Amino acid sequence: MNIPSNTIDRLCKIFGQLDILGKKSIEFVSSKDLAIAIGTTEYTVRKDISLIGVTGFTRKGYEVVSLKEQLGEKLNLKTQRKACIVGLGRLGTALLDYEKFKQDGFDIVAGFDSSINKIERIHTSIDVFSVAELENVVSQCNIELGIIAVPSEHAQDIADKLVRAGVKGILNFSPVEINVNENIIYSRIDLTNALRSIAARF
Amino acid sequence: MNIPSNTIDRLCKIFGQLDILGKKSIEFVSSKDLAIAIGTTEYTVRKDISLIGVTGFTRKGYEVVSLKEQLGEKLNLKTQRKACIVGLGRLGTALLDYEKFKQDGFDIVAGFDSSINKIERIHTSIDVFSVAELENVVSQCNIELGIIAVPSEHAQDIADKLVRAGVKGILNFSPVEINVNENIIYSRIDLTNALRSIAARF
DNA sequence: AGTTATAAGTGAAAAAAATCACTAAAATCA
DNA sequence: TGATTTTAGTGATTTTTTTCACTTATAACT
Ligand SMILES: NC(=O)c1ccc[n+]([C@@H]2O[C@H](COP(=O)([O-])OP(=O)(O)OC[C@H]3O[C@@H](n4cnc5c(N)ncnc54)[C@H](O)[C@@H]3O)[C@@H](O)[C@H]2O)c1
Ligand SMILES: NC(=O)c1ccc[n+]([C@@H]2O[C@H](COP(=O)([O-])OP(=O)(O)OC[C@H]3O[C@@H](n4cnc5c(N)ncnc54)[C@H](O)[C@@H]3O)[C@@H](O)[C@H]2O)c1
Repeated sequence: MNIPSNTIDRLCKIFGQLDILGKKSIEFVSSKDLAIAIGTTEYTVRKDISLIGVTGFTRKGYEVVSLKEQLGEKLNLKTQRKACIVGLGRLGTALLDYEKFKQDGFDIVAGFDSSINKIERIHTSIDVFSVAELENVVSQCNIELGIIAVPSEHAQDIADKLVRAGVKGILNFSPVEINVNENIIYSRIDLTNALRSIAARF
Repeated sequence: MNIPSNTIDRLCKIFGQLDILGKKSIEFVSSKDLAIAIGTTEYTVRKDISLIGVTGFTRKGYEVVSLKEQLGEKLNLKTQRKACIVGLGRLGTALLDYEKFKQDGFDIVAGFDSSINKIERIHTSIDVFSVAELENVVSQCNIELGIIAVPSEHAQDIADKLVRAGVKGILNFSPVEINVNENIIYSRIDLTNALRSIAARF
């Protein structure tokens, strides 16, 4: 049985919340509390969790550790995944240095930029390369995820390079949609649009 | 008649695309091309546009300028809106200096941080203040939108301050959900979760 | 031990969203 | 001019998603 798309997204959020609860040594959590934490309803949480076949305990809720474990299994979130960032400008460098990604299972192992100048000046513990080396480095290191933070006019070109190098997924921060082969998992975060979506509801 | 939530989000994307097309002096655009640009189907685009009562032209598509104009009207996107950023760390400063926000109608007029040190060292054309001044500045300047880029443990506190100061909307980049009065338009972008949502589909 | 309250599980219903199938209009082409 | 093609408009249908209503289990309390 295949899991609906919205459910996958919510389960990912639940996974994140379980991680937080686990660190606080909280043993059980109710569908209600999960609902509040991820911004949905208790019904939806229960439906979502039932969909992956996990059951909770009456009057106690779901066991945090075990639910997280099983979600990790079903959602492919158990193994650390290698990622890279292309475009080391303001946004790219902010992302590059964000340690939490690693704690959460995403290991940023490389950064790329077209400006040699920038590459030389950046100081970070992560290896940075010229974009000319992208295909080599990405395929050599088995990087699975590419994060695009280049100006929009170069986004498509970078996406093509990433795909040729063998990434499985792409997250695009540039404000244009790009085309990728349909076996690549692709998603875009458009911050201007996020602001517009808020303003449109004023 | 009230517009469905998904439709609002898509119309915002369409608005952004129309802006791009307008700058290229493209006069007409088909539902098909809009669909490709925003990642949906032509049926959905037509339904969405029909919902706001705009009509296109057979065999030509929609008139770019006029559709954008009418969307701007319906979606409240015609007036420049003032925004501020709280938390001038890596992410906050990246956002602070992103000129495109202004071009797109979001005028970042202030930045706030709790570290006096940071405030003094930052060099940007935008006014930066101590977070102690937040409520004063935000209400004085009639800032409508607050962008939260502080560590998660302070997110709720900052949200409360923003609400007290009178913002209408909040965009939260911290990885925890916060509670705001339901008349505040609230949305959260969780980058870790965005990566998880991709990995879960591998 | 019995009662009560809490919380999951779940089929059914409702609501929302997307898609389809068809119509109509108009530009283009032969 | 007439045929063809393209594209919007739209009611109907289908699919998806969410919510509801009710059942069941069990922890906690008296
Ligand atoms: N800064 C923000 O807050 C922000 C917000 C929303 C969206 N974005 C988007 O994110 C992207 C990056 O934004 P930014 O503000 O960091 O821009 P920036 O100009 O600061 O950085 C862009 C970087 O990309 C590099 N680059 C250019 N072409 C390249 C190529 N072909 N290959 C590799 N690197 C290349 C540049 O050298 C530069 O370092 C843009 O698409 C922007 O629209 C940024
Ligand atoms: N950097 C990233 O790429 C990234 C990615 C995803 C999410 N985030 C989230 O965005 C937020 C900011 O991340 P960052 O990497 O920029 O962190 P950062 O530590 O670089 O910056 C945080 C800033 O907030 C300021 N601050 C702390 N408490 C404050 C308060 N009460 N009021 C005002 N300012 C305060 C600090 O002085 C600092 O300048 C965090 O919640 C983080 O989890 C960041």
